[in-house]
Order: sequence, then C-alpha cells, then structure tokens
Amino acid sequence: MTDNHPVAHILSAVPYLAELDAATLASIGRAAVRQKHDAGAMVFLEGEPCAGLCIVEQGWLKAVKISPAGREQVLRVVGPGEVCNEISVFAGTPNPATVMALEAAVVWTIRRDAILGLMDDSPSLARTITRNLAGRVLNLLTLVEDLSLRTVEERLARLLLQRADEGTLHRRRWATQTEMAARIGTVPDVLNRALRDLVKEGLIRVERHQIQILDPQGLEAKVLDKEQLGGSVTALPVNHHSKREVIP
Amino acid sequence: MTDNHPVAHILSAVPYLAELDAATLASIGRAAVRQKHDAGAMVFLEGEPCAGLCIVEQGWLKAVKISPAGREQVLRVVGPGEVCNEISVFAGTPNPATVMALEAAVVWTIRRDAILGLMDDSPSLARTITRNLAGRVLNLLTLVEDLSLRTVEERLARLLLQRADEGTLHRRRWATQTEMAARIGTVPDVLNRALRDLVKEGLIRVERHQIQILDPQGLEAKVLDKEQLGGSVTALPVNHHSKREVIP
DNA sequence: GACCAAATCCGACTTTAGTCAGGGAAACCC
DNA sequence: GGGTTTCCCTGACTAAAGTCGGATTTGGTC
Repeated sequence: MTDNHPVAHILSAVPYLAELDAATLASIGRAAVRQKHDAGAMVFLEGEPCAGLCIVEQGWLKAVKISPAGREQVLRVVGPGEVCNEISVFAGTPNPATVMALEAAVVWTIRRDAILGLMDDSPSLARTITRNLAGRVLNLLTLVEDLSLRTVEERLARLLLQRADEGTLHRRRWATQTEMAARIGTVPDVLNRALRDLVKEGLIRVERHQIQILDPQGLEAKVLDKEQLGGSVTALPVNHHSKREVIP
Repeated sequence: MTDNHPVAHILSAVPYLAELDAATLASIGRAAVRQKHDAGAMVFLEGEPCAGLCIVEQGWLKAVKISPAGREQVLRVVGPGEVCNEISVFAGTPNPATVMALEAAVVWTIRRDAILGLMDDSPSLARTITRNLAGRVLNLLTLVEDLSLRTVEERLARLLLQRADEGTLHRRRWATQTEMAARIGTVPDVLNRALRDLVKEGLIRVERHQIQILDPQGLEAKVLDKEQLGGSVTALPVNHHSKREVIP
C-alpha cells in the first residue's frame, strides 16, 4: 500500500528525489503538505522562518529580492519537478528571498528535519543535494558576472540565446517584459529599448507570444567581441610562481 | 603515529573538517598536496578541470570573474582555515572562477574522489558540506542584491559597516582601493569618489592602513532610508490566497 | 637618499542606465 | 460587447556610473 501512495507517485517524478526507493518516498510523503497558490500569491516571504523544502508539482514560481523602492531582481524561476527553498533548509536560516507564484501553482512542503534525517541515511541523496546546491552557486555566479561586468544589451542577448529553442523563444503568459527585465536586472523601459535596438539591427523579431532569433551569430557577437584588441590580458602582475611539494 | 601526522594537525584546525576523527584526517592528509603560491599567482584558472578541494593554511586568496575588457569582480576572499574550490568539486564541473593569491599563501589540495568518498561515510561531514554550500549561496544572494538594487555608495557603506571592528576597519596590505572596488563591483575611480564623499560628509576618516567610522548611524541611514515614504509596498497584485490541504 | 612602481587623488567628460509622461493595443472580466 | 486593466511602445529628460589625463603621494629597493 505504501508503494502506490498517491504522493509517492508524484515525488518519484522529481529528479531531486530520484535516488530514493519507494518506501522512503512514501515516508517523505507522510512528512509533506500540499498547498495551492493563486497567481501572484506569496509562497515564502523573505526573513520568515524556514518552512521546509518545497517541491513544485504544477505551475511556476519565482524567487526574488525586492528593494525598498519596490524594484525587484529575479533570482531564479522554478517549474514543475523542481525544488525550491533549499537554502533556508540547509543553512538553517530564515528564508533568504521572497518566492511568489507566477501562475496558479501546486507545491509540496517537506519538513526540514525529515530531509536532514533522510540525508544522514542516504549517501546518494546527500550527493544529489550537494550537486544541486553547487548548481545553484553556479547559476548565481553567472548572474553576478552578468550584473557586474555586462551591459543590459549583452545580458539580454545572452538570455535570448540561452533560453531559445531552435531559434524561437516561447513566452509563457507571465513572461512579460516586466518579468524579463527583473530577470536580467533592469527596468521594463530599458529592456524594451534594448529589444527595439536588436529588432532595428535585424537580429530578432518580437511577436506576441514568442521571440524569433533571426541572426544567432549576430547575437553571439554582441556578447563576446568586447575584448581589447591588443590581447594584453590586463595590468595584473601575474606571477606564475608556485612550488609543489609532497607532504613531508 | 597516524594521530600526530603533521598534516592532521593542520587539518584539525579547519572548521570544515572539525567533525572528523584523527584517523580520517590522517587519511585525508595522504590524499592531499601542499603548494606555495607567491602574491599575485594564479591558484586556479576559470575553465580548467577541477583540481580538488582547496584548504588555505596561510595567506589570503580571492576568487574573481574577469571580463574580456580586463575588469574584475571579486566573488569572495578566502583566508586561513577556509575552504575554496568547493563548487567544481561538488558540481563536477570545471573551475567556475579564477582564484589568485592576494599575498604569499600555502594551500592544501585534496583529491575530489577522496572528499566524495568520505562524504558517503560521514553524515556529519555531509551536513557540514551542505551547510557550507548553502552559506555560499547566501553570500552570493546578497552580492546579487547589492549589484542589482543598490548604488555604489550604498554598497560601500554596507561593506564598511560589515567589516568594521569596533568602528575601525583595518586594511591588510593587499586591501587597496582597487581591490575594494572590485569587491563591490565598480572601478577604483568611482570607489575613490564615493569614499571622498563619505569623508566630506564627516561619516568616516580614511587613514593609511585603516578606515575610521565616525558616524555609524549616518552610514546606516545611507543604506536603509531609500524607501518611498508612502509605504505602499509596491504595485504588485498581492493575493494571499493559498489553500492548504492534508494529503488525501 | 634617490629612484621607481604602485596607489591615490582629482576634475572634466562620455556613456549607460533609469525615470517620467503619455498614447495605443491586447487581453480580461463582467 | 463594452469597459477596464495590463502590457507595450515611444521620446525626452535626469542621474549614476564609468572613462580619461594627469598631478601627487607612498612604499619599497638599491
């Protein structure tokens, strides 16, 4: 009976938990709570105590930081089968960011201690978790790189190339220009300008529910290209001196 | 004999490995290589294959992203007893960033498979690792927030408050204005201007090897304060509708 | 002490990003 | 189907960040 537990069926489709056997999944199911959220609803609020690990069954969420002035930076977008709120679970801190539903969504929340306990018993789960966390760091590293070292136009070009599927980027209902702007760290007006510029150059075509990439090479060129021609790496005093010695 | 292995003694002082017993530490020691690096030397290069987990015995390192134009963004600064290069180890990817020695440094490198193997056997090590990774994410989240939502002056004020010890921030030899600028995501000239402005307002005093904070409240005010007076959170359609149901 | 390289400092200028005010077009809801 | 809301679009303006040339100081070396 535990085997075809209705929750277990859903959880088994989550890559994050793929390593676990049916019995364990069922036990997770017993530690889980199901919740529905309407579009725009707050799922977690920054600063509130950790509610547990969150698994998305249906719909899409976004994790954001919000400035006092009301501007927001999207940190990530989370879809079906993905896991969210890991940080407060594993760091043992309050929620580090606010999570909202981009559309009507169904999520499962698993108590923190249940996950930590399972991790102790399952090395493979532990590996999955560390791999997932390291992946989160990788994403944030490129976000930092983008925000710090690239212009809005470059970030936009990268976003388009990265998320396009065979030359077209399909936009979900909630993927408005406002959302895209918050994604690459700017405001709607500026994003719109950047889009128009790319259209004017003939690199893309913007339609109602999708964006066509007409000239992938042209877009890529926007991203790379900016290097100094001289190739003189930088003004750094690069000493490559390093001595290796076996332990004494 | 394994107990007072010279490496084990050093490793036991690393919080990251504190959970492990002496025998395990000695076995790590056998999987480790010691290296010295001069100031300015490259320790890891972005894009190169993972060299293993890195533990700093002496000196300071920095992890940076470098733009094609040569501008750099500091991701973190790593000191004695701290661990570095975790991401490539646990994500199984090439180095995601370049790591350089800020001053002459001594580091130990532990083979990737050795760490992963240990993690399988030690739940407490696994927890330490996940906690550490989650901490890395937290740091990056605030960096993203800073870069995206705050001005240079606000970031500087935060850096000063955060790193000051009883009203004074002691600067190491390598903590030049160029380094501080790369830390908060700007260029030396702009940082210098921001510093001068704070001095002009009487909030800080810049001396040779330290920075005095004269008016902590004034600095804090720089950081918060920027909210709209109205208090009307944002223009978001905040529906708090969410239904909770126990599993069927 | 004299020199050299690096770090700091400074003002003027350019570029980029953000803001504002408004008009028009879909999509959505009775 | 009519009205309303939300997007989308657009140009002109403002503010912030970055760039440049060069003066000045400092630390370290011989």
